[in-house]
Amino acid sequence: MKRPSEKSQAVTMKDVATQSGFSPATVSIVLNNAPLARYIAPATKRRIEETAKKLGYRPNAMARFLRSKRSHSIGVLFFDITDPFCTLIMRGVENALYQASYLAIFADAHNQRNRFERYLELLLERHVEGLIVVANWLFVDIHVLNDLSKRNIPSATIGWELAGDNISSVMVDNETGARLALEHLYQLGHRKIVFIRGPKMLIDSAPRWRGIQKFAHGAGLEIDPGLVLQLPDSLDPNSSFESGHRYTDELLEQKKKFTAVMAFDDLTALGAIRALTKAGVKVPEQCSVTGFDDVALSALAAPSLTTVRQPMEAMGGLAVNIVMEGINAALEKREWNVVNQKMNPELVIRDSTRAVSLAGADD
Amino acid sequence: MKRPSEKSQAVTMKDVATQSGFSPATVSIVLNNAPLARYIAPATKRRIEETAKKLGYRPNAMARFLRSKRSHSIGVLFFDITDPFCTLIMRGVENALYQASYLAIFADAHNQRNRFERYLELLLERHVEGLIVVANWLFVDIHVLNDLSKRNIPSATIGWELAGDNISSVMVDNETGARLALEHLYQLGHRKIVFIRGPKMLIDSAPRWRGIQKFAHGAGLEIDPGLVLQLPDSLDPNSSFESGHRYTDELLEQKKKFTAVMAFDDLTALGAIRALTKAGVKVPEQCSVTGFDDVALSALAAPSLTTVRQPMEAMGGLAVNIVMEGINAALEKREWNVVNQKMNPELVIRDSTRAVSLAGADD
DNA sequence: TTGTATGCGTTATCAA
DNA sequence: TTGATAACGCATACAA
Repeated sequence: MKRPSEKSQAVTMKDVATQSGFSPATVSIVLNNAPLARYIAPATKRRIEETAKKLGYRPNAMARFLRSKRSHSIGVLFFDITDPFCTLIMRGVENALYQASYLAIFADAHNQRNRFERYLELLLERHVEGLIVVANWLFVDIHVLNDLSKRNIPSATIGWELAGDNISSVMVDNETGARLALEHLYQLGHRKIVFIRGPKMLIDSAPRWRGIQKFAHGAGLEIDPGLVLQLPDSLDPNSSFESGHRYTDELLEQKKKFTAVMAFDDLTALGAIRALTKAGVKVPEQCSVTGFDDVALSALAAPSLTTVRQPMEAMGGLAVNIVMEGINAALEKREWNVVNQKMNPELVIRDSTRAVSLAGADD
Repeated sequence: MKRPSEKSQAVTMKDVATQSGFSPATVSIVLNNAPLARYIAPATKRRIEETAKKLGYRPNAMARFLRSKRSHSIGVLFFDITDPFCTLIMRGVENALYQASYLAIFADAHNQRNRFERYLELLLERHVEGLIVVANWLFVDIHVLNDLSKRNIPSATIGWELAGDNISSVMVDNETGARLALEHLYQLGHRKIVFIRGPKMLIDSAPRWRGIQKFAHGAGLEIDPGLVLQLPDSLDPNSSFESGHRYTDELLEQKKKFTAVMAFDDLTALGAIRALTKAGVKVPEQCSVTGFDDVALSALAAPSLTTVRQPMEAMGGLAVNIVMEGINAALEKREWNVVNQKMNPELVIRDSTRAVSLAGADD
């Protein structure tokens, strides 16, 4: 049972001042190691530092922020934290922020527009110095961005970009990634390949498809329209597993011939593998499957998944650096550039792909 | 190229006051709907609210906090965010916080003690009103907790508890969970069961083992010491996959006979399944496997995993409610109780378990 | 029904 | 080398 708590009043700078026999101003200068600290007598410094430690003084961030106009926080706004895509990004963001002694204010919009906007409001009230938005699709319209740029809050998005806007972005190079995966399958001898394209809603879908088409064209690979499917739009980031499973089932039922499935993302790929395995088609012996993203579970799946890794941690870190650059530039009244960075993906070859065997998958 | 930004000065309450022709005090009363707002003329209210909206007034949270001593934030401190255990907890925490219009300040200790302490310091400087610590093992010693309780910051841990302390905790009922899983295997006819116990370091390990022993004793099930293994201590939450894999490999090499593996957690189970599958032992036909946690990937694995679900989202929500209760109690100078809650786990039966067949696993 | 004055804990400017 | 003072934006006690 907790007593009503005579909450030991926090010790303030004034306490340190009176206790040490100096003025608050001096205490402030010493404790912050301000420029003027050069002129403070060493003995004074020592006395102040000692009493500060003895009293357990801890600066009040709110007062400091009110005075200095710097909150030392940035907002990190996720569209949907349950997207497996997010965890490593968070780690990357957090790590870069920690280096800079900034704290992250965390928000998760649950894919809801009004929730997104409410969070944005709350973050602005708190005067976050920067904003990072993690999403892979887009429901935010222009007026939100206006708000941001009017208030001059350096912002970066991870996972999508707004054409010709003044908000920085960090994305994977989807076109290259798709090419890498397809090239891999092609080199393994696969020619009859199923393509499960991404939902129209997602910004990643088009460039990945473009990468596929370009490679196919260049290599003389024929894309059979009967083997091209497209995931439906959905708000649930984990629904693609289901879709991958169902689509593959249907192909098998239709007795389509193919030796490989190139799925839009890892979950789709895992769904496809599940369907193949259930139907008795061995992966990778009878059918190869590739994913995209390299989410945590891809390495652990059975068989482990050959996929295209998005450097998520690095993407998170880069987004922070971009925002920090904006913050510092504003502070020093410099100009700064909006950057739209495409990061290189990496092909991760695991156990779900193999050279095509003479005996193809006959359903 | 971003221009050096004549950052449009934020509009303050004073601006609204002068623009609307009233005093800052009146504006404050109206905009906060303070008790005194009862006495303000409707016309005045309207005028003030209109100009506030017209000017795009947004209260300055820092000033407000400085004055009111309430930060409307709570710190959420993870030992290791890459633990798959965390994502849903975060969702649960966030959701409950959102209801209460609180914001989460996010921190990830990377399993490092000094990082944990630094974050704690930063959170205290920001006067978080409460603290939630998510971890499944313990490196924090007493002085940290002293700090918390001296400052009377309501805190709750998720995933571990400190015996006889004054910090609330929310955990799954591990003993019950283990019993559920074993009971399930037992009812399916399994008698030669491999047990992979958790690392000594983890607080979950002992109660789960206790649950196993109690059930075994009650049911007259014999536990073969040769089939009992223990995961090594490790800081990497994903390392148990490897260990589960290796241990199972070794058992198979030693030609041990068993029809089921009860793994400490899902990743261990997936590792075991992988090893079994590789060795040609079919899961669940020849060997059943159970996990614990029900992390996101368990449903997607092939075969999908029978496991014991921790109600993580609910645990996150409950932790918030406990902390909120503490905050409100302090505000109203009431007493409040430290609670140590054990939440009920739920057996989730999927495809990795099956009634024992007459033809057992013969390596 | 509304306005004035004060202080929250800091930091920065100026004076001593 | 140090101290007094003001101001950041807001909320409240008190005055009008």
